[in-house]
Amino acid sequence: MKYLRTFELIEAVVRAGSIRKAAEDTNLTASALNRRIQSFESEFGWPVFERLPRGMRLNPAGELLMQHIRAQKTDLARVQSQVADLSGQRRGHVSVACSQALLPYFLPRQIAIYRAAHPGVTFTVNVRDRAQAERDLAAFSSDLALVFEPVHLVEFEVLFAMPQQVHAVFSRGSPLADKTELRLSDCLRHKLVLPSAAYGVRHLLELAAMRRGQTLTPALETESFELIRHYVTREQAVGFQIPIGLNASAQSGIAHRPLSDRDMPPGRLLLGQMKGRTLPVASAKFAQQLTAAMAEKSGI
Amino acid sequence: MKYLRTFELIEAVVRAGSIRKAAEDTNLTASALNRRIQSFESEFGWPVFERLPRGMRLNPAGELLMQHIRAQKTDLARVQSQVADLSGQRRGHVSVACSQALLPYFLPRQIAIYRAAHPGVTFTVNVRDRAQAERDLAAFSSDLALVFEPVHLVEFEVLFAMPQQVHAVFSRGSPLADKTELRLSDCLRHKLVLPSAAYGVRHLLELAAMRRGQTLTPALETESFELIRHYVTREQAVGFQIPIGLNASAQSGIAHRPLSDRDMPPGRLLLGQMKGRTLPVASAKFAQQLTAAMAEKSGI
DNA sequence: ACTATCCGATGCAAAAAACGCAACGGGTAT
DNA sequence: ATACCCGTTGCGTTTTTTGCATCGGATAGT
Repeated sequence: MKYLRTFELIEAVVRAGSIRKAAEDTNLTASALNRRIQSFESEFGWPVFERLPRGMRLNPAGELLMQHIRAQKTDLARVQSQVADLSGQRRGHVSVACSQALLPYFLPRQIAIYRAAHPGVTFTVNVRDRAQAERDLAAFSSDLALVFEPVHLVEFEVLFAMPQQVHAVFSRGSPLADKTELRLSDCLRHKLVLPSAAYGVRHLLELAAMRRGQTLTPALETESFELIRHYVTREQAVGFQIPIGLNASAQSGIAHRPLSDRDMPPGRLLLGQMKGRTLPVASAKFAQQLTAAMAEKSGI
Repeated sequence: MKYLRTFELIEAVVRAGSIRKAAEDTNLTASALNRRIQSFESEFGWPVFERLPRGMRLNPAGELLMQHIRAQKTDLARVQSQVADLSGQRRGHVSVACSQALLPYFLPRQIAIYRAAHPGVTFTVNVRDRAQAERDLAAFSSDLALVFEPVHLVEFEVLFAMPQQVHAVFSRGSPLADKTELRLSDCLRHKLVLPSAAYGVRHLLELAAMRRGQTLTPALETESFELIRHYVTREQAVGFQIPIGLNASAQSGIAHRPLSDRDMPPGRLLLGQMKGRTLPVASAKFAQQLTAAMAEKSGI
């Protein structure tokens, strides 16, 4: 879009940190770019950048402006998507920020279903911890977020909430497999394989342990849910995950069972968007599909 | 703003209904304007106007685009207002759509108070019936609406609700002045001076009359609240208004008293904005002031 | 303390974009 | 049939934007 070229140039300067570098990225000369920035600032009424000896940085007014620019860009995309929709075409792009738990089974299946119906729609999936996922929404870099136990919940509009009890994951030979009800205290007697602090499962475990006056000392702490699943087959240890990322029979050698809800209430897997935003058609439709799928899973 | 000149031109064409007329309004030639529209449409990806033998009209895609244009323009104004605010200046403009009842006392007083504190802020007050006030919000032509008993309430975000019992208005000599409790049936024995159907007071009266199996046959029906107030001093008649537009001792010759709430529950005077919109600083602050003033009035 | 380097800003000429003028073809109302 | 109003297009002119060369200032490294 030519008419918002100025905005793109401002974004480029923000990214590059200086006019000269941004000029290379945008195939312009520094002088031309400089004058566009200056003339915009004079129209806008206030300077938008701080001039530092090493380059340019947004001032507070500029931060406000950048919000506007991002909002305006995504809103235009939404309009184009709606127009494409009413023209009978179903095109568009969906960007999702999600927790790792959705990667193995849930999201690939849902995306495949959606794309089977609408091959013109493309997807971006960004793996984020729960805090970062919310920031992505606010920065318009993702349309939807699927996160377990989000942190802030400001600017986050919940589209669907799905209860998920934390499951213990262990090798098939583990003694934990025999209990009728799985208590947290049983698990804590084993070696622990825990996700790092940024994740909701860890957060819930810490809370539950604190209530019992205990502390968690993991033998292995990792950001990779995949590593957790595989590690418990190598050492007699217990990991923790939510069931949406687990599959009864898929991975040979591991088993999983829910923790007793006497020890820990179920967490919530939330589908959400940025508060007040109107999503592009494709994203809105995909959110509907996810909601239906989550509702069905919860019902069973 | 130069960079959104294209948007202004599109708006001008929409307003004028043809390129040639819009060209005059914008001090351009038809050819130049035509080419800007065409090049925009080609960038945008779809035609935005229908070409009719008598001019141009928005097609459905154009309607969607216009929403975007309006939203984007007001959002930019909001950003500028916020920037002005953080620069220590308090500039800006507030536009209010309101019912007639607010005109004699409430709004002039509130605007004067606000402007005494912030002389740089200017105001637009548009008198609208309750349906039109809500449409104004949705079209971004007003920031705030002050309406009695709004109609739709979709896209309308309530900022404050103030109960207002309908008052009967009559000349000081009227027999109604002597009753201890003013019943609707007492009023209906007199000649009626009623606001027209678009107004909330009339709506409430119709509802109350219907509950009693009666119909309202006004001697005088008008859109002017001012006329109602003055007419009751000329003929032995009774009018109806909400107290915020009345003042105990201001207008000589008229008196007013609330209807019994056995006949009619109080209506609600609502301060609202468009749902999900972030208001410019000046408008947001003024809304805060109005909220405080309404809360104080309700408290007494 | 000094120099090399990187920065944004500006004067001036060239290139690109926007514009105005005139004219064309098509539809409508009289 | 005619007059009128519409959007559209070719072409020469005007305005705006860009590239090049250069200046002055602040910093980092020596």
